[in-house]
Amino acid sequence: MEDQARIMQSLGGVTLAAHSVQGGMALPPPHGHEGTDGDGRKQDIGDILHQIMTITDQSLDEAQAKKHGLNCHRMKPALFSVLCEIKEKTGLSIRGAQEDDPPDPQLMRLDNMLLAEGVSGPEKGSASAAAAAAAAAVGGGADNSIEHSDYRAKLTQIRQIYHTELEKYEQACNEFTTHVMNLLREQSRTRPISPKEIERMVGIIHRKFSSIQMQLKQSTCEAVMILRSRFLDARRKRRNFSKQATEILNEYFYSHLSNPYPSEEAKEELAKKCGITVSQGVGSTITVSQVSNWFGNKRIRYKKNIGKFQEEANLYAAKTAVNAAHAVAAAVQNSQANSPTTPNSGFQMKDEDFQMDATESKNSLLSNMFSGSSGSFNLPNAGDMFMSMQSLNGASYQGAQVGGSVQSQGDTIRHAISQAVGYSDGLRGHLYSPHGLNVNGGWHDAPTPSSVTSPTEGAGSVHSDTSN
DNA sequence: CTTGATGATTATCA
DNA sequence: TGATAATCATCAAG
Repeated sequence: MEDQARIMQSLGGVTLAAHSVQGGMALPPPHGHEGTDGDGRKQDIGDILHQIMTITDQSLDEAQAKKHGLNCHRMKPALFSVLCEIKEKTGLSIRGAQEDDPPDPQLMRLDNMLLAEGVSGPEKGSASAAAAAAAAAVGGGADNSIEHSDYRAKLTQIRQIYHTELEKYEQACNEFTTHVMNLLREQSRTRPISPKEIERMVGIIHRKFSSIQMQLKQSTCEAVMILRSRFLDARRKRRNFSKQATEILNEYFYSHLSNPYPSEEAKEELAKKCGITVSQGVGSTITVSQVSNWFGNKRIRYKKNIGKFQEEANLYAAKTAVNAAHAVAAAVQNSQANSPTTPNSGFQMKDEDFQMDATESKNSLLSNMFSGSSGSFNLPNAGDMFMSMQSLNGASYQGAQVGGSVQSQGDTIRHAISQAVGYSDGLRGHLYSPHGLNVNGGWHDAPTPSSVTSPTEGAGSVHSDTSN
């Protein structure tokens, strides 16, 4: 036994220590002092480093000669097989002691988070980012804000860095593993190294590298969290819509008061409209979800306090009416002035119970509309209704009319028509639909008469037909 | 600083 | 899944 130990020691002195495969990455104590884990091992490494630093050509030659001598020793094969046996046994005992590392819960957490954030996993992040970028390039996609795409871009950046680093680590790990394996294979000619040992060594290397990877994952997670807090949570930071945007939304709301539930297309249309007007000023766009939020808030707040919104309602009702009237008037003029071949000639609003003659006067149209506006929803009490009527025919009507004409004064005929067309549905609903707020304060769920809100409502539903 | 307005979020429901 | 109701958080005026 002592002989074996001596031989082993001498072998170890020449090359990598034979124990090294058992003791982890750190090399073993060459002099038998058992450094348990921390300081002892460090000291060992220091010793070895010192030895390496003091290696000279002469000592190398000596070692080689020694090695050669041992290899040529006549007892070598027999001793080698004994060594192998011993190693096998110790290897088994060590294997029993070394537990298979369970999946690190923290690593799992990190992995899950990275997966959830779209940093790791399939190329979902970059793909959607590309999609967002494409949508932005197309010209203001429906549901992407600048901030969102910005966030996406940053996330993609993090993702890219993460993947490059990960790949780098992986590559380094593989290279190192191959290197160590080659080294061990090389050494297996001079000392007994079982495949299991190599496997274990590889495992150790992988663990080391995975701990480095964990650091990478951790810092990636941190980066994502910071990004989140800076971008997504900033969504909560409220910015008021511009005056024009609010105006547009209000116009739609009050002209569709009987059924203020814009369809998806209508929302998109509104978002676009608001975005266009806003982009001339502040430069932020309004998304469909923001339009949805706005309508959700508006509906609930209107319903809660109709009285408070009455003036606003009247104003916008009047404004829409004036706009529509202008449109109609313009169309009428158009039809009279232009040749009958003009597409817009003889503009008529179509509805089974609403046939408006093109020659009808603007005043009667207005009064019709106003009387209709208060009837478009069932007000909780008659007093409100009366007030509504009063204000419509009274002071606020004047103001509204002024507002309306100011708005439409600079408008071209085309704009007026588009306005009317855009809200023609609402006007019809506004004027003649008996549906609206019920006594309980809820809007009737269904726009019962198909004429009130056609399913394909929107700017496209233009009925400027001469024949009917 | 207070307060009302308002955009966004969340829980709940049909 | 979309609507509602409640609530949060911020803006903006006074």
